[in-house]
This record gives sequence, C-alpha cells and structure tokens, in this order.
Amino acid sequence: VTGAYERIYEAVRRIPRGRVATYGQVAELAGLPGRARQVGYALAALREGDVPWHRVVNARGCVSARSDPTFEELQRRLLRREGVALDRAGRVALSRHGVRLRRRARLA
DNA sequence: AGCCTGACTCGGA
DNA sequence: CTCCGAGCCAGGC
Repeated sequence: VTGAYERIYEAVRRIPRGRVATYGQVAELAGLPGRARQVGYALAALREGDVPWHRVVNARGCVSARSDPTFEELQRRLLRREGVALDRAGRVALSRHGVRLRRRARLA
C-alpha cells in the first residue's frame, strides 16, 4: 500500500472528470510533496486501467512532451472530449479547469 | 559505484 | 515572456 506509485495512481483517480491537475498537485495529493517528477515517472509506467492519466498536465497547463508524440494527441483529444478547452498554444486554462488545492505554506 | 536520461517544478536573472 | 540552475527519483548501462 505504501508503494509510491499506488498512492500516485490513487491521487490521479481523484481528479474529477472535466478537470486537470498538475504533476506537482498530484504529488502533494499523494503525500509526496516536491516529487512531481516521480509522478511523471509513475504515469509513464502505466499499462492500462482506471487511471485517468490524461487529466495530468504540467505547471504551465500544457500537455508534457512525450517520447511518443501520438500520446500527446491522444491526451488532448481525451481532454476535449471531457469539455476541457485548450487555447491556441495548447494550454488548458488552469483557472477554469484546474483542480483547486489548498496551497501548502511556502517555506522560504 | 558513477553517469545519463526523463510525462517535473520553482525561484531568480 | 524566456533561460538557468538546483532539487527530485527510478532505471539502464
């Protein structure tokens, strides 16, 4: 249970349809603050199943570059199908579709 | 072990 | 707005 991947997948499953979350937010939801990169790694290891991986975008609101570009297309398509609009730069309006998380206190 | 790579992010210049 | 450097972690060689 304590597997990091499992916690990450669980967090991704909590993203509502029609919304998106950033890697960093998923990391926090999974209880792994600061490990955004590990989230990407976990998603890359996904085979198939009930994990809505397409609802995860980077901090800029755009689909992250993949080694295989066809998945980028797929992700945008899946998002649009859920009603998530992408602007001309391919970015999602996080203020509109992004999940809202309580910001953790910023420790300088 | 060391070194490189990759679905990341943040603060500063 | 862009570019950089520093943290981050797992795998392959």
